[in-house]
This record gives sequence, C-alpha cells and structure tokens, in this order.
Amino acid sequence: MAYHFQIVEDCLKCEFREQSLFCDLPREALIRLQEIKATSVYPKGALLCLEGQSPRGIFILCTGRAKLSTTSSEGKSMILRVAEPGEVLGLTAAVANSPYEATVETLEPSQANFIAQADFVRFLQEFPDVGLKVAKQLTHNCKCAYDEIRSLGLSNSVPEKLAKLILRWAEHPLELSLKKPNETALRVTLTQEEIAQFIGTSRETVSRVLTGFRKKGYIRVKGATWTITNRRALENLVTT
Amino acid sequence: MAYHFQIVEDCLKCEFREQSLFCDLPREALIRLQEIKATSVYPKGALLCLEGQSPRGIFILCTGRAKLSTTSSEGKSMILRVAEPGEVLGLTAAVANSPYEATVETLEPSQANFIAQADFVRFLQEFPDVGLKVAKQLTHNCKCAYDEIRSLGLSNSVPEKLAKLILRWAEHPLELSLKKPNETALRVTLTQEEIAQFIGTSRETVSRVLTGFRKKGYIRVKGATWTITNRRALENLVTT
DNA sequence: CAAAAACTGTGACCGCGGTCACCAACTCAC
DNA sequence: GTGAGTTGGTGACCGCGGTCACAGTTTTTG
Repeated sequence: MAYHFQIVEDCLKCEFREQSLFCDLPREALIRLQEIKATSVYPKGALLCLEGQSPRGIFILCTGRAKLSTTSSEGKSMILRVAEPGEVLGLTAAVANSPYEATVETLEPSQANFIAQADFVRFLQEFPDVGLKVAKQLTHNCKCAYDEIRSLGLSNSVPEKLAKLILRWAEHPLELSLKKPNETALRVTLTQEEIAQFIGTSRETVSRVLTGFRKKGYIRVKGATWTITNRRALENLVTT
Repeated sequence: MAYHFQIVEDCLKCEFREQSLFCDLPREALIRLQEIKATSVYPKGALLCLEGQSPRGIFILCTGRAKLSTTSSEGKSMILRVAEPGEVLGLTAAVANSPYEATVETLEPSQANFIAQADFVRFLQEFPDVGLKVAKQLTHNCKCAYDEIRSLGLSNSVPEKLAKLILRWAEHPLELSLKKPNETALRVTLTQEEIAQFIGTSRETVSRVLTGFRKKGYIRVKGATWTITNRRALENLVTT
C-alpha cells in the first residue's frame, strides 16, 4: 500500500518543524536528534506502545494523528486524547521510568521517530532546550487531561459533551471547506464508538445524539466530513 | 490561632526534604532557593491561587495538604487532586505562562514557599536539576489526572468509584492505628461534598453509599477517622 | 466483486443516581 | 451558653442514558 505523504527523513529539512510542539530545536540539537532517531512509517491502526509495558523509548509523531487510550480490566476503554503531529509520545513513562500510561494507536498512516530510552536521557542532559520542550509537552498533556476531566465531570448531559467536542475540533477546520459563510467543515477520523469512548458514553447514545443534531440542523454529515451549520446552537448547549 | 507544626524556615535543614518530590536538590540549588523563596503560613481554607488568573509564580507546599479544583460557569466544581507536602503547585501555568488551571485551597493549616515567576524561570535555567524535578512533578500531575479520568470514565457505579478512592487513601494509612489486624485507619479531611466533587457525583449519593458500606461492615466511621474493616469487600467492588 | 467485517441507526426497557426537600448532628464565634 | 452556619442522613420522584437486540449501511479484504 502506498502512502500519500512525503516521508521526512531529515529533521533539519522538515518543513513542519516550526509548528511542532517539540521539534523546533537549535541546529546542534537537531543534528544530534538526527543521529539517535529511527524513523518509521506506520499504517492506520498501528500500535506504537501498549499501556502497562515498560518504556523502551519515546516517539515523536511527525505526520498523522494517534489516539491515546486506556483500558479497564473488563475491556472497556477510554480515549485520553488525540495527539497531533509534532507531539512526543511516551514521555510520562520515559521521564518517570514507569510503565506506559496509555496505548498509542495511529488513526491515519503516520510517520514517527523513535528514540531509545538511554539515548533520550542523554539527549535530554546534553541540551537544556530539550528539557524545556519536554516540560512544554508535559504541560500540554496535563492541560488536555484537565480538559478531559472537566468534560467528564462537569458536563451534565451527553449532548453537551458532544457539542463541546465538536467545537474543539472546529478549532482546526478543513481549509478546503468550500466556504459557505458560517459553515465549518471538519474531517472526523474517529468512529462513533471511539467518540463514545472519548466523552465517556455509549456508542448508541452518540448515534442518537448525532441524529438529533442533524435533524435540528446543527450539523451535516457526509462520510468523514462533518459540516457545522449552526455553530451558535452548539455553543448554547455548552455551559462551561 | 497557634499552628501545631514547626515552621521550616531553612530549606537546607528541612527534615522532609528527601521524601519530597521537588525539594531534594543539590546544595547550591538549595542555597539559591533559600534566597528567592518567600515562606508563608496559611490557615485551613486559604486560597493559594485561583483558576483563570495569570500566573504570578509557583508554590512549594512544605507542610499540609491542598486541594486542586476547577469550577464550571454554573458553579459546579470538581476536585482534580489533593496535593501532598513537597509538591509544586502552579507549575503548568508557570511553564506555559498561561492562566492557572486550577484553584488551590489548603485543606489544613499549611506552610508553602512562593517563588515569583521571573525568579523561578531564572532558577530553572541556572540549575539543570531543577528542570528534572519540574519534569518529575509534571509527570506526577499527568498520572494523577489520568487516574482521575480512568475513575470518571471507566468505573460503572458510584460504589465502585468510592471504594477505589478509599483504597487509594488506604495506601497512606494512619500509623497510630491501634493495630487490630486487618484494619486500616485513615484520616479523612474532605467533607462528603468534596468527596462527591472528587468522584463526580452528588453529596447525597456519597452519603447513601457510605451508609451502605457501614451497614455491610466494610468500614467504620468515627469523626474524621475511617477504619477499613473489610478491605477484601472493597477490592471486590473495583473492577479496574 | 462477493463475502465478511466493521460501522451506524433505532426501538424497547429499566435502573442508577441526580435533584428536591427536610431534619438531625455537629462546629464555631461571640 | 445560644443561635447561625456547616455538614450529614434519608425519603420520594423521575429522567437520562446504559444495555440488549436487530436491521441497514459502508468499508475492507481476499
């Protein structure tokens, strides 16, 4: 199967670097990074690491997106967040040298750089800037987690949670949205099952609520492309 | 009102330092810390920082415990975690230079060191060890948050969540528990209202479930001292 | 391109737990 | 002390959303 994106072999030439949370490092650090990293390409659905495993190293997600999830002993599972390009994964585990907190699964064909635990620790000690980036990434993880807690704990109803989620996604809309004014198009790669795991509800309820939104003209759904047609209405559902 | 603990003025002589997540730093760093910190003592219920405020600096909690909470616009609020002595508070905000994520309120008379934003940033750049400790603290925050998400999202029932919480508390039991075998005594400083906010339910339900636990002989409650009398039963309620 | 697998839509049922309402017990402040 | 303000206990009610069951649809795969 052919991948539909350019593989970025050389971090120094990477065009996404500056928008990335982690990779915007000084030249010397990038050169070092280039030496210790191992670039791989993964199909959709690939597992980068498994919750509970002891950490072998970290992953820098170059392109594609990945979901971080945690599973209860009964098999019920829960999405913690969706990581975007430029994020570092497995950091919590690597820093504390404790098992991975989450299972990471690619949602799209993705490229990621792997750095082995020992190399990473040395890299961290060698360049102070790396420590700062690590702190930034950890901070971002915390914020996402707190958002998730707020969503789970402070929202009253599923419609509210779902509206909140859609609005969050709407912050990164599709550019290619054939601009009708006041409409926002977005590409949703999660299944309803996954959305349910994200907002802590059941698949059936997501389906029902979504149908409700469609009937009321809040959104239009065409395959993986959702179009927000009444943003105001969604915002009114959200209290927080 | 007199405080019932010794005030630790000198970080170099602090006897709790080694058990602390943050303060176990090299001598030079401690000397610097000593210069830039401002020690204060707070009564129970004092607010160290407020959610949404821009960060003025960080707090190192020396003695006492504090709850971190977040509030929805409707006034419903939710406890994110309870911080123990030695933890750094306000770090997420300080690192990202973004508003405080949570409101911090002391649960007991407490002592804390304040470091102003600018001093902290300089301190961080000056001593690499500090960066590491910061990463450790942030990692800890993430883990707590993930536990909270798991508790909120993966547990089925309130009894399960409450059992889980009690068992988590039981990991730090009261030493002075007049050892009956198989009994664990613990001091609970949260009100039922706060417990409810911690596990995402209502006060009434906490009360009811607790009464259930007492009737079934899982725990005994005497004021703020709870005694686990049937740990096994509590563990059986927990599925994760 | 057909068969399998995954995903989505919907009806029926019902129980957990939120909410309201009130009283009891405890804790402070003065 | 005494009264105000928390905190805790409990009954009644009922609606949201979980679960089960199954049909329809889309995607994957060999």
